Amino acid sequence: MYTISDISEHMGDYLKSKSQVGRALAETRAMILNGAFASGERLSEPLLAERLKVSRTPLREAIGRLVQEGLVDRLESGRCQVSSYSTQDIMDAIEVRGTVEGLAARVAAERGVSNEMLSECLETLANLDRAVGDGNDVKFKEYVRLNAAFHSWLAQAAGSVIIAREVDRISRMPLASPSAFLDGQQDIPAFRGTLVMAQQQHRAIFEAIKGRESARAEALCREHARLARQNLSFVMTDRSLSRDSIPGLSLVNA
Amino acid sequence: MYTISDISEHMGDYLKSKSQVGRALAETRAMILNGAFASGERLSEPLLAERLKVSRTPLREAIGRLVQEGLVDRLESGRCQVSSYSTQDIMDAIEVRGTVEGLAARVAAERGVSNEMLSECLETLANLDRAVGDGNDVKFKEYVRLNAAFHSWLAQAAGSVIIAREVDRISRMPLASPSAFLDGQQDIPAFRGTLVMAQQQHRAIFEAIKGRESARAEALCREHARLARQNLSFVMTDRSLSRDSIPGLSLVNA
DNA sequence: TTCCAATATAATGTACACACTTTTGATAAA
DNA sequence: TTTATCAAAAGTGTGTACATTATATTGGAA
Repeated sequence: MYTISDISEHMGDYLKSKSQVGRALAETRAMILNGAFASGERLSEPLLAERLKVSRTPLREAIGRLVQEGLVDRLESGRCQVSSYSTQDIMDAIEVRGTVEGLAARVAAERGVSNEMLSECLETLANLDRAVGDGNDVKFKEYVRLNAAFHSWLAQAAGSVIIAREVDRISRMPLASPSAFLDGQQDIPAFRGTLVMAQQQHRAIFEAIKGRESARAEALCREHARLARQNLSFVMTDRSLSRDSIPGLSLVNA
Repeated sequence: MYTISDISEHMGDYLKSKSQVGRALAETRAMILNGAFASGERLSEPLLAERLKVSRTPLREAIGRLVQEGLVDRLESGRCQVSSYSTQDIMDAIEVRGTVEGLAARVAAERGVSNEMLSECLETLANLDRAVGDGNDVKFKEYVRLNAAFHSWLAQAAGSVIIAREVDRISRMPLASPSAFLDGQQDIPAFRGTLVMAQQQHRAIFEAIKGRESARAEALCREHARLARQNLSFVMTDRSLSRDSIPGLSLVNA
């Protein structure tokens, strides 16, 4: 299952904040991603507030954030409901992420990256190698952490706060995150193979950026995101997978 | 100067809403874009609330939106201040827009666009031709409206709500909008020439999408966005231009 | 004068009350 | 049975009070 600490990556500011908004945001988000609500289910502020032991005021702000994150929709009437996405929507979101990460990589290659940042990434890559191994004995939890680190590095490699912000934003969309299909933290055999290939792509992306091959860096990022689409496709067709084994999957309908 | 009605495009939901949030949002946004505050100036909720004749509750929500729009920054302390961007930041934002519009165009070309949508765009293009003329007698206000319409069409051409949403979002960033440098509604001679070229690009983008030339459509969109960078560059170096002749320009500092 | 500390001021975070709107459910009529 | 109507219930929008936290100011000491 999905715990609050697991989504630290997504928390942004409010991570260790013990503010009411922070708590309401984190807990509501976790509930939605866990499938605690049916997709399309309407949220009642008073009920949720009572359940979270928070007053409506901070809860409303938290919900506002979830709306902009795409986990909640606001209806004309003002009421809110848990979002519902089609498989195609998620495919598109992944495509957007690939495109914006591609932009980050291209600009990073064009403008150049400092030596400190390069060696920082090299270290992550080495650790990723170790976590993947030969693909038969993957240190899953470690891989998830390092994969997130690589993509975070990528977002910042361009040296542009604007670009980094956009990469972050699209990565927050349910199931569009680089580690969306790993967050379940269970070892789905079908995914193991993709991890090896993904790691090869990580290295290729790094080399392209380092070598100032901007077009290649961009193309590789786009292709890298396609792996996630493959995983999504698998998850959507495999009947043996439970609906909330993967965070956010409950929001996807047909 | 910038009036509330001028930013209808950016209003989204709250356009004709007479809700307090809607008013607070529209008026505060207009004030910021008009340069009513110095960039970096801190906002005081009580003061603003009194000035807008709104209580703090709806104002806080409005400010929250402006934060996510990028017009306001939230400090660690919780206080807010008017955002400040470098010229490079705006350049990057325009680059992001070009990239995401490029994605929209590429996908539109790949997936195909309905005949109704195609002819709808053709009509806009014909009207744009008329508004531009030979470049010496531009119907400025008309051009601004139609240019916005074309870019709105582009965002939706891919037939993906996700892609459309992302195009919209990045277009809301100050000065990254397709008509950012036209919104001043004054006829800056240096811009007149770019309008002719821009319109040629509009047609080329349309033809590429219609002809299913996805790579060309994408490349053209990126190049099209470069015109905006050119305009920004001009605006930033031209001393004769007043600081608030263009909405949002007051947020840019060296 | 300059720096630090303590106090005063002001701003934000939160709770809560109440008005108004939407939704729901029941009842009566077709 | 279905539809229309109306009343009750529940929900959202907003104003306001108060606690907590940040900021500014003042006074004193080095």
